[in-house]
Amino acid sequence: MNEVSHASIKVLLREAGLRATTARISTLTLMSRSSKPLSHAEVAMELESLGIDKVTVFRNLNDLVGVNLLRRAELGDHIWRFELVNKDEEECSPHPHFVCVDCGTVSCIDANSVKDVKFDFANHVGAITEILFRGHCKDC
Amino acid sequence: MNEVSHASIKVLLREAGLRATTARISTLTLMSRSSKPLSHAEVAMELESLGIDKVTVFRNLNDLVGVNLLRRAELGDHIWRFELVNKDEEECSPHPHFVCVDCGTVSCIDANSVKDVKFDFANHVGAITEILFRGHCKDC
DNA sequence: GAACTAAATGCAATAGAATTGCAATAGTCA
DNA sequence: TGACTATTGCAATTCTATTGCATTTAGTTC
Repeated sequence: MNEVSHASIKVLLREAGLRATTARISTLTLMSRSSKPLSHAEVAMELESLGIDKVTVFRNLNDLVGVNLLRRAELGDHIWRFELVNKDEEECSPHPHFVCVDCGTVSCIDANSVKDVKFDFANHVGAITEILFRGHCKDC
Repeated sequence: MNEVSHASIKVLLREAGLRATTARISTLTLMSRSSKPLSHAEVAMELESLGIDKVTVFRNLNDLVGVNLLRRAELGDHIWRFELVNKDEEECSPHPHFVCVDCGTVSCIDANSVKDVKFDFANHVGAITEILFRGHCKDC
């Protein structure tokens, strides 16, 4: 939950060199309200009621990834998911995700929880860029 | 790398409860000759010259994953890649994997390394059945 | 505030991975 | 060998994601 004001979203976009269009503002607002990564389809469905085209959503999501306002993740089910990049997050350090193999629900995991593990492995296998947990969530 | 004889491949298939069809034998032979994970498309193209249909390859690859003769990995480019599961690996209990997003190599990680982490999360998000690390391996 | 220009959008069409239904075929077992 | 059933091939489909192009709009300038 990082709800960001309409005005500050405009500033974010302009600073990133992108025009502050209603489609982009709506997209970022939606993303900032979400506590979990959203798929192309989920965002598109949500913004459809505002008269925003699916393709525009696709393009905007990718554009926003391009300027580091969003992060794109592949969580093992062949669906791109997008989430807001926290500005206060140290240098866009991604956090682990948990995917329920039954219902597909995605949740974020605190990066600190796996800090030590990550560090340990870095010296063994290489540089770790993403951590993914899968299993059955509490509701399934 | 792990070239396996025609005869032993038949045995592997039968033991797994699958019929030893030419399509499956060809698939496993190809996989055992490959030093890196292969995509659906790559395997299909290779076996096309033998008159084996693309869809059959798709189905067989998935079937072989189902009986643990192959492993399916997603490197982050939305293309499933398959690689042979080493016989000596399948003995041990499920363990985390590390996937190099550059070369596609999948390596196994000692389950004990993440035991605590796994246990911690179990109470938060649910039951974890699979752990996947992605990154750049030492050779890339 | 009106006019201008490049960026952004909407719509239709397309690419490509992966899946499904069904009739025909081929392993396996007795 | 013969019968039973898993497997295959083909066509069609689903679904994610992308592209081309004419139209619209944000941001700038006067």
